[in-house]
Amino acid sequence: MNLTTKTVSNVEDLKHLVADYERFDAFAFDIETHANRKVRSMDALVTLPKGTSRTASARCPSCLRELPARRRVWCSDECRDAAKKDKPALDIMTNRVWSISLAGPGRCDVIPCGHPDPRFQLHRADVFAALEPLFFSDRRKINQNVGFDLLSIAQHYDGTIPPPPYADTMMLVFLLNENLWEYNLGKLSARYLGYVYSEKLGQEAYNADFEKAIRYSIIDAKMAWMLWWKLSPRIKRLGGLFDLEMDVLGVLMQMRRTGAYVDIEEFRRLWPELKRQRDKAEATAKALIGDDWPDDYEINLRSTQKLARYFYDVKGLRCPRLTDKGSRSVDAASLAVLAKRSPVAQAILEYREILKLLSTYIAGYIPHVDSDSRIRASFNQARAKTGRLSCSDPNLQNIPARHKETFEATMVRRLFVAPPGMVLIVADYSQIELRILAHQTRDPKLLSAYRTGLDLHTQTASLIWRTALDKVTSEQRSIAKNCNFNFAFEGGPQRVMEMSGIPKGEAQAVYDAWHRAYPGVKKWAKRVKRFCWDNGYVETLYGRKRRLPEIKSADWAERGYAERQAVNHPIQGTAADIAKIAIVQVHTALCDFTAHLTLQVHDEFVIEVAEDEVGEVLPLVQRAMEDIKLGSRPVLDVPLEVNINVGTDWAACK
DNA sequence: ATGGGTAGCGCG
DNA sequence: AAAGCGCGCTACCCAT
Repeated sequence: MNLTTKTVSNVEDLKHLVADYERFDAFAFDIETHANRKVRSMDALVTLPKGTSRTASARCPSCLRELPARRRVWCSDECRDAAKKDKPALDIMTNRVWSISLAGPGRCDVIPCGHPDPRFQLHRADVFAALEPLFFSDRRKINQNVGFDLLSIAQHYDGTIPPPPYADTMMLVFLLNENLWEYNLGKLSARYLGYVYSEKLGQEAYNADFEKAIRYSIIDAKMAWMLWWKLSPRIKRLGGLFDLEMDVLGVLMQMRRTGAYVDIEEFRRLWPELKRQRDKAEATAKALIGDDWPDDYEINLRSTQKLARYFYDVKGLRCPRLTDKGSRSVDAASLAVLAKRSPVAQAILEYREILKLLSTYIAGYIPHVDSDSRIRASFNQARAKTGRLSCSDPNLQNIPARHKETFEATMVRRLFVAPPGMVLIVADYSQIELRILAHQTRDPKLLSAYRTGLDLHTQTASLIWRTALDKVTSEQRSIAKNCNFNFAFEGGPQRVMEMSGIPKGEAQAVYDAWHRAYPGVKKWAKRVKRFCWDNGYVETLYGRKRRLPEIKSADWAERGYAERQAVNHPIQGTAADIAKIAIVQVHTALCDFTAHLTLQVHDEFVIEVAEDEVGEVLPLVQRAMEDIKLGSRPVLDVPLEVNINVGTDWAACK
């Protein structure tokens, strides 16, 4: 297919172009942007000490953060990359559009509107005004990673995101084949259209000369259109999943524009405080090491290699475990063993805890906080092969939640607060994966536990040790809980032994007892593996496929891995499907209120809501999450249960 | 300087 | 290579 390409450079042509595209019921588009970091940067939040000029002080030019001692130009690789690409964290709130491309049946057009070239170009504002009837219509808007472009466009329409229907070519391809290594447009074009082109210019198109920049900026719209033209007929194979994903996309765009509100003052206060604690922990460890450290290499508590040499060569301790690649492990589990003989190991453990908190969650998050005290992370739809969302820049799905012995690790969660006049709602599914397991396996005792509202972990304990339900100790329940989460997904006795600290023989007995109690689980796992071997894939209740060709591998290790993935996918993937349906329903339920979804952590939703509306919103959210249908019937044969809490910060909603 | 691999670790 | 699965980020280390 050859598309006629035109460059629009006057108002008259633009009018005609819009009139032409109004005849189509779908069109592809792509925008080119360059960064305008000033607006987003921490500038507004950083108060420089009096008398220090910005150029004179050692600050990262990207985020204006004070430079760590060892860094010379940028504070982190991220900032270095950001500066180089001129695309700092692909910021949807401040990017400047310099070119808009459109593509439809038989044609594609490019509208330059802000490339630095001196020749005449239309004004951005005029272009967006002219295009409004296209973007704000029921025409399908097609693009690769369409959410990013729609969000960048929203700036020019008072923050209003263009309405559905949408079509994301990346998402479509991901549903059709989740095993490709990369999903950028260059790879997809080569694979599905046989069209190979260089994407190299992408980063510097803005700075390239005009003709080159224009030629480049039309490619993406053109390729997206052709991919859609080629692949959209396959949507009907996907059983509604593509439509679901596009609904989810609408929610994710809203979430990203809203962002998660944080207490930036507390972040900035905690930063030096944790640095002091880290330095103290480091000094403690180094004091314990004393003269034991050989002279021939520098001491570095963060170096796994050097720690291994210290513990296993210098101190001659026995190495508890090797890493995947065969080096001597010094991970937390190993250090816990070493700690019985060496106080240094304990000191390293404590140092690591504080360092993790500091570097990942405090220092790591601060550059991501926008000037309105919100973090706008990216929730990604086309990453996790089970269909889960993932989160990046920064990842807000792995913030510490569990209590540590040494100190309060939930402190970061406490910094995610309700904005003034609002409160947070945190709603999470109770044991959703085990409920799906019950449904899938049809195991009688799993089903009955959930149907009668019995505590599953307690029931498991009573079945394993043959005791009455009311005689189960909290320790037994805790071990039983570990069993439920491990054995359900092909876990062996080894792991539970480690986690619960029970001897090997007993762990084996527990393993056997568990599978005697729930015989449906092993039988089901066997069926799933067999299905996967016969068909080359497994799928969720909603038909989300996971292709696993390695299931037939002759290599037992590789095959074993595929088998565990096969058993896991129908569980984790169905939970992901349910969460995606739920997030759309919750979002719909919230639209009449001053309320926004801000975070999703797999089975947990965080919502901010006006104080005076919380009473009304709570039951709606709960219903939206519990009432999940497959066709016209409830998706599971056991009830879905949602815990829901209200508070002023995330940690308080427990 | 920059990029890739490895180890480790946070979450569900 | 690998005996729960699924992610993303930080730091180190070594090669270019």
